[in-house]
Amino acid sequence: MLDSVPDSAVDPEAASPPRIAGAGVASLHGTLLAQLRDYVVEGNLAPGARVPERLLCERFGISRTPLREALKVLASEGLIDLLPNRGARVRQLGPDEMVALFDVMGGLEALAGRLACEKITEAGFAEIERLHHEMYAAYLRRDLHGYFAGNQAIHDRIVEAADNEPLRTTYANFAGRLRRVRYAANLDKDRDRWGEAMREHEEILDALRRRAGPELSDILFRHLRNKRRAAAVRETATAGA
Amino acid sequence: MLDSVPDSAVDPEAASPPRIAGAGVASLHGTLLAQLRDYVVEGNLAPGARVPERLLCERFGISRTPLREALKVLASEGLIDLLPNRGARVRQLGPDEMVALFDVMGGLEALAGRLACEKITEAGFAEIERLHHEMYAAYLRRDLHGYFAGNQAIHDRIVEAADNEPLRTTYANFAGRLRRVRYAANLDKDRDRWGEAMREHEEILDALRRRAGPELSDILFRHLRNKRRAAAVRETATAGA
DNA sequence: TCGCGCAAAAATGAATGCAAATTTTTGGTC
DNA sequence: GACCAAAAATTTGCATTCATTTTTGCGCGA
Repeated sequence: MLDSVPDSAVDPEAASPPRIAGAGVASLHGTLLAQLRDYVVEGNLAPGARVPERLLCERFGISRTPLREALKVLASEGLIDLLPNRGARVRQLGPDEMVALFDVMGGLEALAGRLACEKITEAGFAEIERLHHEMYAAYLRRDLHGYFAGNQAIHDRIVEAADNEPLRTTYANFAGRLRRVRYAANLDKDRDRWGEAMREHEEILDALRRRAGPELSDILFRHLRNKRRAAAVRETATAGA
Repeated sequence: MLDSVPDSAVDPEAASPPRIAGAGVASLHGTLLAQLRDYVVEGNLAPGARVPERLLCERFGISRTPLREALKVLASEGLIDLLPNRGARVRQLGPDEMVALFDVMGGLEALAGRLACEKITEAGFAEIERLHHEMYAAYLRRDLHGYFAGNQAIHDRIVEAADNEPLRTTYANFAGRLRRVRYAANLDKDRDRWGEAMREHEEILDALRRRAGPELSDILFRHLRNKRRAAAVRETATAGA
């Protein structure tokens, strides 16, 4: 078989792999992949709609081979479905799938919180604290957009503070899958949930300040559970733009 | 018909009936992907070694196009690295990467335990209890192989009981990435760790019996942490077989 | 009018071909 | 004998081409 690989014994090239290929490779294929992923995540295609190979080829100025490679990757990421001999479809989330994805997000955030408590620096915490106060200000003035921006920034910083590359990648993947779920509108009407979320964030900041890993982990999971409960169970169905 | 296919290559009856896609792929591409993934995970290629396209094409009796598609997917799964213009390499885990992967595994198991407490049936629990006693018996008679088999079966059942498809997939992915890390030998020498692991499993079963989700979650994460500590920080470097 | 069947057209999946880049080999120089 | 440069050979990346499947369009008959 393949046992005739004598160079592996010497392995001169394995000694110098300074490349950090973990998340994104900077090659042409990586570029196209990122572009196409954004194109899907941003909602340029309707959920359940066919992914038109030909059109996308013209759109990105490439042939079908690299495009199909990217589609296979996107399918493995759960963004699209590949039906044998029937092409690719934008994955459409049913209620059950959405619940499952939210739970995994909760587990990942819980993990991130725990690790962050172990690794975060004082400066890193100060930055999160600052974002928290910004978000609180947005909450007070009923600035939904500002609140959500701050909220997402805080959660991203916690994942960053966890300093774990596979976690970062996996988290980004699930966040992308759930990006199309809209819940802002609901929060707008559900004033109670908004206040509750704000209180939960107070707890989050407090636990993080005390570096209470397991406690923060639990708070974050429940936080995501509540977020899910408040979320609309319906994806955005609009395609264009 | 195909004009010039190597006689020994193709095995048409290997084509399985068209399963519903849902989440997993069931086509020819899916078959090849699973085969290639197993081929890599099983350790047929040395870590850091080149993945020879040509040879694998002959090995699986296909052309380069589907093989390269599969390689792209494997790269997105973190099993191999893709270096621009320089081919694919089997990903080699450094100590830091191994630690990071173990932590994510811990987070996933913690999540699985929490969800399992919510969803597991009495029959499901009874099955895990049975496996636990089997494992304990193996522990008593110092049957390392039997112990590990039972251990893995229990953890798999917990993930199954969580009844969350994305979690299952992600868990399988990380388990595959860590498959090459060998720690059995260490456990054999570290009698203390073995007893400690057994005690932790008692706690796991107890928490699961009481459906104490957050508690089980915490136990499982710490269990994985301890497992990591006992693990060899070195991958198996052998290629063949 | 509606359904059925058949043929044309489009799309998918995979193989082959070709240019660019890399690795290896060869030859020359100090 | 070691080191460096240039050319050959291999490999990679992508485009193009081919066979098969699916979908569409249309005519026919009940």
